[in-house]
Amino acid sequence: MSTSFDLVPALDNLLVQTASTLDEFTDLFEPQTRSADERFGDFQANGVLPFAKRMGKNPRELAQKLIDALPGSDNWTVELAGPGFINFTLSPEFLLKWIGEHGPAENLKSAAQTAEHSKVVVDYSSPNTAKQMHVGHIRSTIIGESIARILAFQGHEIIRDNHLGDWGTQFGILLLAIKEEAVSLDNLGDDPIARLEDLYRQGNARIKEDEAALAQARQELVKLQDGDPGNLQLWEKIRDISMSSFLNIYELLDVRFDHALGESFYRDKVDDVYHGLTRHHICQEDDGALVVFHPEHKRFAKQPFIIRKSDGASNYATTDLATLSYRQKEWQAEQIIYVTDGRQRDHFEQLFLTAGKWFEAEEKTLPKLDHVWFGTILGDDNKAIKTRDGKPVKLIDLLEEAIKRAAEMVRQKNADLPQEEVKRRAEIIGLGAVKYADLSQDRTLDYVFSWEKMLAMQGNTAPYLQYAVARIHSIFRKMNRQPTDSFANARPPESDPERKLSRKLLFFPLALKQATRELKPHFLCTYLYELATEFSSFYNQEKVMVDEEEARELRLLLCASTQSVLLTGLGLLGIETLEEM
RNA sequence: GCUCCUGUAGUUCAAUGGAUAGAACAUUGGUCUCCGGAACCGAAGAUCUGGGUUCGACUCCCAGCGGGAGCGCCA
Repeated sequence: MSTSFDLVPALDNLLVQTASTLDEFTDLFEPQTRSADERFGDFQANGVLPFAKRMGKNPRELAQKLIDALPGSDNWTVELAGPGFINFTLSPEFLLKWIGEHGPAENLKSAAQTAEHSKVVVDYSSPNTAKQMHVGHIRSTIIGESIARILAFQGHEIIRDNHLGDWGTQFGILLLAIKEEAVSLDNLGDDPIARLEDLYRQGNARIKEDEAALAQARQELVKLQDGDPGNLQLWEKIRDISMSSFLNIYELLDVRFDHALGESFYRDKVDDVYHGLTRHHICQEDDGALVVFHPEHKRFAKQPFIIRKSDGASNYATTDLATLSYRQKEWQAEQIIYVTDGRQRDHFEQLFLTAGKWFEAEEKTLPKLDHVWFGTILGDDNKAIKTRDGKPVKLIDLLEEAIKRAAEMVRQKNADLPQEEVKRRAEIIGLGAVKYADLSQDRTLDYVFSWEKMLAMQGNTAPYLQYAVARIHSIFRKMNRQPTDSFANARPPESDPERKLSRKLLFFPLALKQATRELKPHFLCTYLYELATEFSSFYNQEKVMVDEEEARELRLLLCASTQSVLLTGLGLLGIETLEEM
């Protein structure tokens, strides 16, 4: 008989089944099984307490009845504790069995497959063309990529779409600046994207001080949107310059999109939005603009969703509606996940409400819509980092600095490593550190950008996790064994370190589930860090290379499984590992 | 003005209403002839304030104080 990958539903089931045979319980009983503090056991079920309360019964008595009725098992011991907790402690034999079955990487993946696979569009990164990405742009890219990987791992079909901001007001401003300065886009110097950004900044300053310039910027935008060949040509060049700068960063971050259908792609599709919403009386004219109100909503009854500006131009509400419609129609998307800054929450709430009404009126299936929002990266002044006026740290500079610092450490530890290899390792370590720094905290929190935080390599960081992986590789190398070997002669875990590491391995499915349910990768980070800590502690206390075969095989099995969970988990975060570092 | 988010050791973070709030950095004391010190073991240190709900509250509710965001033609 094989063991369940995720023991929580298994134990939940067992408890519900057993409760159904007892008169004292009804189907209102929910076991609420969860992982337990190691002082009390491996899993605990708390559900008897609220149930007993509801039924006006003594929780301890009720819990004891349930425990007495549980079928006997060699897999665990059960005991009543505290006011009515039911604690399960897994037997060493069971721990060994679970690890043997689920530990190898392929088994982790096959066990993690969900029953139903759906088609999910993940909309992330989405930088604006004509500006370079600064450190504030890292979150969408990294969080989005991790979420895409987490869902793909469980069998969902993922479409990664980079919804570039390539059709907004910024082009009016930029075109104005290009024309006023008579700049040639073929000759922008060594750092064309930086030059474009300077021009944009100049243009922005111009329109603030001069109304005529503002009017002209609007004109340039309208000309572009009307298909003026000159402006269109400039726009294409701007787009190319921007994309090559983005691709540079995506390559470093190991992020690849299936599509980069920016706002411009939808420019001929916005009329359908106007028609659809007008035909179904979802929108109305207001002060010359076309807007949507949601009378049933406390805020959006009065706060409009503007889908066409009074000058006739579309805006991001329009393209987002067109985009949503396209993804449903052309890709049969069943779910769409938008990864953006939390300041856009109102926008997405309005978008989802509007799309809901539109789709319902047209009798189309609305995909499940999720706005995965994250906190803002702040500057030292506690204000959001902005391109418009200041000069924030460029994302590429952050990444390069991370690689540089990691390279110094690699060189320090391996004096005669070839330059190529130093670079390879430094990229994996430095970029891993940056990614982990962002992913390891709850995405909804704002944080102040700091080099120290982003580039830390000690403590709760990616290099610490990578180090554990490298150490495990080293053990197998020294013993001339492979993590994929079979460890059939392993004995069950006995010692404290063996046991603690074993139980930690069993919690991987719980962390994965939580990260998936809340679309928050930091749950996975926390788990992986705890696992690595448990491993480091084990490593310090128990020697793996011992003569006694059964102990050695168990410890090798623990190493192999730890490594496969770490590799798998870090992979879901978009973080690579090394055999040596 | 309306709405939303947020307040946890010195600092940066964690904790599906559950048992003694968990880490990292910094401070500090140890471990080193070790299968890799990017490590391990220890010490000290925290839930903004006041009410309420609950068997049980960092978590939920109310009020206050502090920080931040959004709110008609930016995305």
